[in-house]
Amino acid sequence: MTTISEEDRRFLETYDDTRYEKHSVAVDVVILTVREKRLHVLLHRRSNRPFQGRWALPGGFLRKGEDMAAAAEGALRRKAGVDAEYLEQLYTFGGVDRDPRTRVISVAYYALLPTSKLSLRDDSLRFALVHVPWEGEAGGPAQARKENGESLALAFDHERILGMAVQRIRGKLDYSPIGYAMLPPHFTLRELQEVHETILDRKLNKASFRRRLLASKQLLPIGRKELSVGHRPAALYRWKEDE
Amino acid sequence: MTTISEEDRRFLETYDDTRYEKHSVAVDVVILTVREKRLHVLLHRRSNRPFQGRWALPGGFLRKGEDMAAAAEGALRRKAGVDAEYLEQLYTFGGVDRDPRTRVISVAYYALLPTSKLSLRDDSLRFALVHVPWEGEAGGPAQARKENGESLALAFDHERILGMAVQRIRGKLDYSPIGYAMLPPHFTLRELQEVHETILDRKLNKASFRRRLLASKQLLPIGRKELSVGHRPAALYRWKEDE
DNA sequence: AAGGCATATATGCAGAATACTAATATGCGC
DNA sequence: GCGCATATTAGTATTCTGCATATATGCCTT
Repeated sequence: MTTISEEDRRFLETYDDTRYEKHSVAVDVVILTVREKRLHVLLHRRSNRPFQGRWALPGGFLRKGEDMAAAAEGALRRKAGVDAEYLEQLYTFGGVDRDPRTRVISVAYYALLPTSKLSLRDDSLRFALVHVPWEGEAGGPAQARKENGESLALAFDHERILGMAVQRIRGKLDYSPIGYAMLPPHFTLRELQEVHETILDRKLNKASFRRRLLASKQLLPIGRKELSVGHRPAALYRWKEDE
Repeated sequence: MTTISEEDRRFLETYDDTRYEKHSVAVDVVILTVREKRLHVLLHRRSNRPFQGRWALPGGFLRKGEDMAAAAEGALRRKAGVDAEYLEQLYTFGGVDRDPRTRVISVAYYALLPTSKLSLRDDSLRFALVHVPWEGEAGGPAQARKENGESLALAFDHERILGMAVQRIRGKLDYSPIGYAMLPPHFTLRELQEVHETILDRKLNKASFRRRLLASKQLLPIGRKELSVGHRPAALYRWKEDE
């Protein structure tokens, strides 16, 4: 990317990087999906201290020379057995006391996936309902819950990370139909609207939604329709890469 | 923040954090201001290798136990002699080769400030014009330029960081009058509009801007007007904290 | 094959929000 | 008081959004 001078090269040959203070860096991933019209996050039960037995976001320490996005993809593949399609950096959490062991800086990513592609690799994994009250942009407190509504206390500051992820995608929905990432490659407008309604936690107007999305030019009709649905089949669309 | 169990405490007493791979972490700050209706960024000339003599964003390595936002504030105070009022985390750049010395993970922040508060602490500092073409959301390539238009090649991947900062604040202008952060505590709507136009690099409609901003309830009229301006004085407003 | 059903899709319209174009008000300098 | 420059307000055109309604279409039952 950047070119370096001859003098720089000589300098680098004698450079000793051990004299600087270094930090543990982790990468955590908020894996979100919509199941049965409800937003879910993939959690794993910690087998190690601290917070042993508590539920946490998948992730791990960053290795030397390991790319951060690659680390996030790795966690995604290990835990959910799936390749990342929609994966973006969320925020970096660096509070000095967020990990009781030692100072750990966590670069958080979020991934959006269709439930159909996710598979729980072992029984230390589960989906949890996500509940994030609206509030201001800053992001209210997020809660992870069991299907019966019981609250799950997460490890570390993972509730905060989860809350920020939900706020972020809610904001993105205003100008981007990112719900497509939580659907199969081909989907109907109704399905997309349902995903958006689930994330925003409110009803949207159908005609407006159609008009807005079709006008955005970001969806491409593939010319086929859904099959055997017991009612009039809707046209199928796919996401149009970039623009 | 989080409570830990008795067992965790015993575990932590014997915890050895040296067996994990650790990373150099830096904090860089994009300090933006509007001078004479043009967007400027504060740069400093590197006195050390690599990229000696090139211009770079202010910043530094994160020390053990040092809060990231505090590190950004420190750079701001050292270089610009000013306290942070509007300072937010931008993105974390972790490319393995972004620093030729060793792998450095840089957590970038951006600060918005009125020119009046900024003072160049020494002659290794300068303002540079910022030019960022529109393009997609991802953020086009940014250019820093001298007043005469000559392009300044920045160190490391700082052009990319700068570009992302500008894209970010452009996006924020849609729903937040953050231009206020680049103005004195009391300002007129025309001044605010000029700042927004500078950042967006396009003209805005005056009546619409007024309506929108006044309707947002985020500005508070302080009941006074500007003085001795040679024309009809405009009402002064101030930013209304949170909401 | 006909008709019922459930939903997709299209259309019309009212109200809100937003742009564009003036017109008018106000303070200052002379 | 007059002219200038800009603030502020008004008015209109245009677009966006929500709501209601009408129609189209495929599947199912009989």
